[in-house]
Amino acid sequence: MSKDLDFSGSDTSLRNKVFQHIKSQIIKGVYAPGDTILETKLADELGVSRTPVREAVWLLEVEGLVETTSKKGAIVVGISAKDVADIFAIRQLLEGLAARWAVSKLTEVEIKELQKICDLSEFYAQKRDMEELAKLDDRFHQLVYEASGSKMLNLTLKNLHEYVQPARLHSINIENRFSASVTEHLALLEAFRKKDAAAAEKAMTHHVIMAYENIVSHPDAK
Amino acid sequence: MSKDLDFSGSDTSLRNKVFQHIKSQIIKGVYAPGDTILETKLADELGVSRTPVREAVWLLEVEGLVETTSKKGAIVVGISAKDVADIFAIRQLLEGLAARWAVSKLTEVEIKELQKICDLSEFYAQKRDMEELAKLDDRFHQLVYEASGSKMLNLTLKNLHEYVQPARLHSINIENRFSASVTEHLALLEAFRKKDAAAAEKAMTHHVIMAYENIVSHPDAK
DNA sequence: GCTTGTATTTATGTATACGTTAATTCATTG
DNA sequence: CAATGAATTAACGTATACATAAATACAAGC
Repeated sequence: MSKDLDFSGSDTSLRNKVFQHIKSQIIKGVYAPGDTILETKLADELGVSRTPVREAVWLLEVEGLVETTSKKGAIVVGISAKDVADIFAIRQLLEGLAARWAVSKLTEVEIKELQKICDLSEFYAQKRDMEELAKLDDRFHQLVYEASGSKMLNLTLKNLHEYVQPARLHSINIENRFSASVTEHLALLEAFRKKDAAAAEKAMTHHVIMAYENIVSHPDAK
Repeated sequence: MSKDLDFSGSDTSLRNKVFQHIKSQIIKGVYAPGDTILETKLADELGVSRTPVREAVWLLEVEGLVETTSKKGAIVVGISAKDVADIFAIRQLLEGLAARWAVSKLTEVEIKELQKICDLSEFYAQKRDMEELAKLDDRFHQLVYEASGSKMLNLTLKNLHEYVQPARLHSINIENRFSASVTEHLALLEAFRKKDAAAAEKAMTHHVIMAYENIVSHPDAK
């Protein structure tokens, strides 16, 4: 069986594909902490040369997901439960800031877009389709990041957001988290419409807190 | 004249050296926004092959310091005044969090270390040696980041801190910012000693705000 | 004279080859 | 039998070679 990467999407480079691939494998837990990643072996498995693999692994090292020990391969560090907790504490502050800044920058078009996401979310919440819900949640937050008008804040949050995907995916699968999340998005949207910065910040902070509360109160509910 | 990189420090790889080199050149403004970086040309100038240069440039791209346009080289994006403002707003929140978390984790040894940094800072403040002062300030903040006990927070802050070095360096050169900065560090240290989390957060937030106020009130004082 | 198409140049993306260093293994000796 | 040392192996770091694709320049046709 070939494990070759998909080459169809030629818009993005191999090193990017390899990087995204490994990163998602680590975040999903396929590569567990302590596992070692060997450039040559991985290159063979993916059907590419060492070059793009090297570049991908180095970026993983810079991002703190692996630690390269000399001649023994890169060992996976991964994301601990504490890391997730810390990320939510950081996001609570920064997403609040993003929401506050976004208030004065959001255009009518973007607000319409957010509304559309909420509508779709309600639809998929009824169908219990978490896959689609997760994607919509991503787009919602991404839109707010970009609407903040801050390159640095956007970069920082985009990075942090990725790390908590699996935790969030499992969390959103629980009880009424489906609709609760949508409700919180709608509250935020309302604050955006009223151009109420304080309310927007509060709504976003609350949303992040609730998401985390849900995760810790349902540990390992997979 | 040879522009070759220093090869003496063999502890760090070439790609790392090249990366740090370009990054500092961008942050210092030697490479201005709009300038293009050509892998081949740069490799020649530095006296290395394209491989380490490639890997360095890609990391710059991921960090948002350059944008690679196809076949036209990587164009330097750089740090705008707004970026600096945004970074200080973010740091204000996150360094406050770091200080709060550090309170319960700081060991006696680390507090002694912080005290030593303050002592030295006072010495160099009198001598008006900003070079050394900047280094000490780095170490002070770095220690707090690490004492926060959070890998994610440390990573995030370390990254943000680098971008504002030149602005800060120029800022610290102004009027009584020398001693003011040291005084603020001492106030923070006092809060650490008393294990007062609220006071530590407040002192750190204040310190970051003051540093930024100083920058904006003395624009382009170079 | 302007536009369009083609050829050449140029720069990046990928692969491979080479050098170096650390880890492991095996043999030899005390 | 254990310990030490040399040789082999394995993995990374760097350099170079090759492939590809875009940009530019030049020429031909309208």
